[in-house]
Amino acid sequence: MIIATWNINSIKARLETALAWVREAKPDVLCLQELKCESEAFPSAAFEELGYTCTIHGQKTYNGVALLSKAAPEDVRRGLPGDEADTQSRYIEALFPFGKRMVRVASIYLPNGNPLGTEKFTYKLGWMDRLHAHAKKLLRLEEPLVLAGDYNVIPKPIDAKHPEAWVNDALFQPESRARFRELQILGFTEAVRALAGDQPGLYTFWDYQAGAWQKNNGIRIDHLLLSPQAADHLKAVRIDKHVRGWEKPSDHVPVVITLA
DNA sequence: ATGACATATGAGATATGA
Repeated sequence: MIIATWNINSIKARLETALAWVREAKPDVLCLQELKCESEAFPSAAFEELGYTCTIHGQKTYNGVALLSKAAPEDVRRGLPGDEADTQSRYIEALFPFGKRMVRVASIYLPNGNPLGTEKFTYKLGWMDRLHAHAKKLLRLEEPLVLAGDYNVIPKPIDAKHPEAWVNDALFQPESRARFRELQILGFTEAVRALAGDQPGLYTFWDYQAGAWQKNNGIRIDHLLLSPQAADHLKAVRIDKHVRGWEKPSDHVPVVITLA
């Protein structure tokens, strides 16, 4: 079973790019982030032609997450629990068939948090605390679970070409990184580092500006966290870096795992 | 270097991103 995550940076502006990659990679479940469109405006028909069901938690202009799947979803949850006043569409989860059992998959668009010293950073940390609480509850189900998405966290210096350039950025703050570690300490396995070890130069985002892609000036901020019951089945992981070189690319590329 | 790029909104300039 192939599960992927991809911050698409506007599904409407990137529809042909998204379709091309889905045709190429044929994921069973694709977690999308930054749709930048309302649920009703999501171009579902184009994906349905490829055999996918689109389960969407959209929002006008900003945010928006989706689960595209070959199988029908069950037990769909839209929105991260813990703050009824939070109107930002950054979380969707559902259950999908995985052999004779099921796997729960979440598509996560964690807040950026910049600039520091503002409510945006406070919101990021609060959102991470809510994610921690929800993840802890989900773990108690003792089922295969994959929390996939744009975490907007650079876990370690090895995850940036120029880590010193990020020391004043919300993505690389000790508070952000500690919360990402605390998630894993709950019992999650981070797919890329689990299989690639300390291999340097693994990035999932390259800024549009200043020739970042051409200089391979990237960061690794898109992650898949696996419950023990999912990690037991983790066979492969890859970062589809070549997609960043396509026409009209997102600034993020897909990260893909195989469970078997 | 509050800039470069890119997108959405809406029709010019601003907000957001990372």
